[in-house]
Amino acid sequence: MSHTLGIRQAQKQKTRQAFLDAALTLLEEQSLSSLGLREVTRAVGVAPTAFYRHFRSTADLGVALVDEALGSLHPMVRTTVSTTGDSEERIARAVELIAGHVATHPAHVRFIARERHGGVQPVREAIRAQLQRFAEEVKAELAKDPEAAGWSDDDLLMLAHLYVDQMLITASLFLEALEAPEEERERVTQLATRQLRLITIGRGHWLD
Amino acid sequence: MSHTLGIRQAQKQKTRQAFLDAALTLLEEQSLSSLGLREVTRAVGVAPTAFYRHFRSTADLGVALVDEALGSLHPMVRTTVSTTGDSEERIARAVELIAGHVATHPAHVRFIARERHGGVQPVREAIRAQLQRFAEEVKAELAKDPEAAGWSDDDLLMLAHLYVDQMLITASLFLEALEAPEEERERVTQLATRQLRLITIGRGHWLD
DNA sequence: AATTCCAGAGAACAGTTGTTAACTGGATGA
DNA sequence: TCATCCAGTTAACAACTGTTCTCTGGAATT
Repeated sequence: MSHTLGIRQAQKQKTRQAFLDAALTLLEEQSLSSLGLREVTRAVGVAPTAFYRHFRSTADLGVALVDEALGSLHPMVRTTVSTTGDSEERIARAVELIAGHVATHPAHVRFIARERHGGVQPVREAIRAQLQRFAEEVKAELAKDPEAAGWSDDDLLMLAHLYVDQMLITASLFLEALEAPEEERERVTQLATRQLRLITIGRGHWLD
Repeated sequence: MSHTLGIRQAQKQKTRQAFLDAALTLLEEQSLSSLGLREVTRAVGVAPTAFYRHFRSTADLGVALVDEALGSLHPMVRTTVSTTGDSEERIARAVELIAGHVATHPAHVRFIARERHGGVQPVREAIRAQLQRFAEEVKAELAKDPEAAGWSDDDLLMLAHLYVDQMLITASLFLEALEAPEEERERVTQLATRQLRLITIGRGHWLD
């Protein structure tokens, strides 16, 4: 049984989404700590005070953006490190998946890369928590692989973090190459592929 | 023949340094894109207009901070990846060196981590250029190692970037653990050590 | 000793900011 | 139908912003 939202609730959610969209656009050329409340309401086309009906502060809006940007990413992570195919295929698939996501959600990627170490503590904390969850999901996926036999939990989590960080670095490189000629994106693909390959090799000989 | 600066030049440099120091402190809890010119002059204790005698804008000040934070780091990088000792010793030495640098220059590390993907284009560019130089120096150091025999230039640079990024990630983790109990810093040391170990293993079997 | 130079001060500018309080009018539920 | 609710509006506030122009007093140069 699904519950249809009333006209009121629906309109409120619509406005809220307009805030998130406008903020994300404005944040392409600045950091969250310099994003003004009035700036956002102006972009949305509502009165400044309307902001308070949805968020306590711009920091609060930032946390909501983290959920939007990373929340929908969990299913993709599973696929990225899934155990289908040999390692070379898996690497190629992972890099392509990252490139695709950056191409379709550039503003989200930029926001996460920017605010991960940014000047707003609650937002940093929210990103940290989500990435921790990511690492644990990757770890769970890695544990399924027969290659993980004999690995300690700590070592698996160590490897998972390495993969997650590498994913972010690669995404950020693709982002910088977004407006550049195709040749530049190909260079990033090559680099990321070989770095992942090296990690995979190290993984294969870890227990020697 | 060294040239003693005149009273005038000396005083100017002193004020300029006061600007850099004050900005670095203010930037511990915000991003450069939200740093106000008046805010900095207030912290230094001079009139707002004095700012223009030293910098065109806060972005310009940011670029100067990049040079201060990363320029003095080049000698250390050499030592980090120097070819003395076996690989396990080298890894331990590198991690300790990073931990030490974070402990003595936390604000510098925070600034670089924050503004690398921050909202001010010229500053991002300056950091990117310096990190590129770092990677090339690391590559040159790696090339000296007998283990590098048979490696292509591209692969060496690929590995160098992997090391540089890993250095930054580790530094950032140490930074977050700075105020935490010693136990937390030990955890970071363990994690970074094992990640570097895995990369080293991959490096050893790269040509298989 | 006389002149030039220039880091920093002072005052003023038009715009901007976050936050408050009191309001309106259409959706909601009795 | 009528009272209640609440997303968004309007107006006003003191405080702050970057930038301009003009001035000053001590260092630097001649």
